[in-house]
Amino acid sequence: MSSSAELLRDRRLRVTAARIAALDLLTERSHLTADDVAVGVRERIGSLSVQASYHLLDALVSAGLLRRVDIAGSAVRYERCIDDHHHHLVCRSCGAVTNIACRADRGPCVPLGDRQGYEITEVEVTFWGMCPQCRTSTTTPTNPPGTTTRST
Amino acid sequence: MSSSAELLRDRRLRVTAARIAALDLLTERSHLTADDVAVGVRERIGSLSVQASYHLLDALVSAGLLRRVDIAGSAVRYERCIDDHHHHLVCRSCGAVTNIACRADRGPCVPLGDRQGYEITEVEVTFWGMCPQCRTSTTTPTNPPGTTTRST
DNA sequence: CTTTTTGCAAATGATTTGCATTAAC
DNA sequence: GTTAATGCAAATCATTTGCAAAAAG
Repeated sequence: MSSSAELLRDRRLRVTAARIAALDLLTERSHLTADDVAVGVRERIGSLSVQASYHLLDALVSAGLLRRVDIAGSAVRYERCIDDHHHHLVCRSCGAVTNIACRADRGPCVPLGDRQGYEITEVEVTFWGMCPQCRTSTTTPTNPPGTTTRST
Repeated sequence: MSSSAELLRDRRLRVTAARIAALDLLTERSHLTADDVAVGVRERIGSLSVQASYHLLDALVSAGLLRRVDIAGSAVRYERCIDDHHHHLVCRSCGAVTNIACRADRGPCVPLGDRQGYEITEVEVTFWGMCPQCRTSTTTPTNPPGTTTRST
């Protein structure tokens, strides 16, 4: 269990307060947008612009410390790279994102390697549904994907 | 095999030249962006604004004639709704999108239903790799995803 | 003739880029 | 001292929205 500073040093990245705060934040809460990270880091160390947040997150993704999570209809989210194999479950109504374990009990859940002449290296799986809260409540959705952003 | 006009009539949608042209276009070439569709329809019937293209595509998606294809790092793409079960294979280098058959030989490839309290209704699977051309060529990538757009 | 669709312009939101300033090494 | 990271402003791109004009039923 390395500290954020150690992780940065190991990857030969400069150890800055913003990076430490971002890594700490993403260890506590996952699937944050660049804007979420800017806000969270600001709470911890006083300041970070949204643009700096993008830049910082890019660096950490390149270094292999973070992974991008692309959910249709939402801004790009980021998560810590951990070695479990999981996919994402997204609520159609409120946009909540949670991890969902990959059912690798029947062999690898996805066939990598060669297909159709492509060299396949990664697979992204997104499950869509309704979260427990949204299933029971009739109240207005909190933050439905596609309303706050375009879809990508 | 219904004509595009018939499909529209069946769904109680107004039959316009733009919609027919868009459906025809997406029958020939799949995975087109709203901009691609605007350009293609213009070639066929003379004019269509990009905004009208978005609007038109939304209507056809709502009617169940088209499906959105969300690829990280690319604008939203559209494909005809056909009843085969396929996923998408995307080239990291040139951004090409092709269909890939779902291997449902071991039962449904994805477990829908109840999990973690969620009612899961859909799954999106995206395979990433290098297409045959990009694997062999050392030339500049044509249209790498993430360069022309944000991510999505 | 009524309603929906299209054209056009402007607004929005996510993301990127360029340059000056500041902090890490 | 060098080099890389941050702040700030402006630019870009995909997408949405509002309203008037044109076309479909």
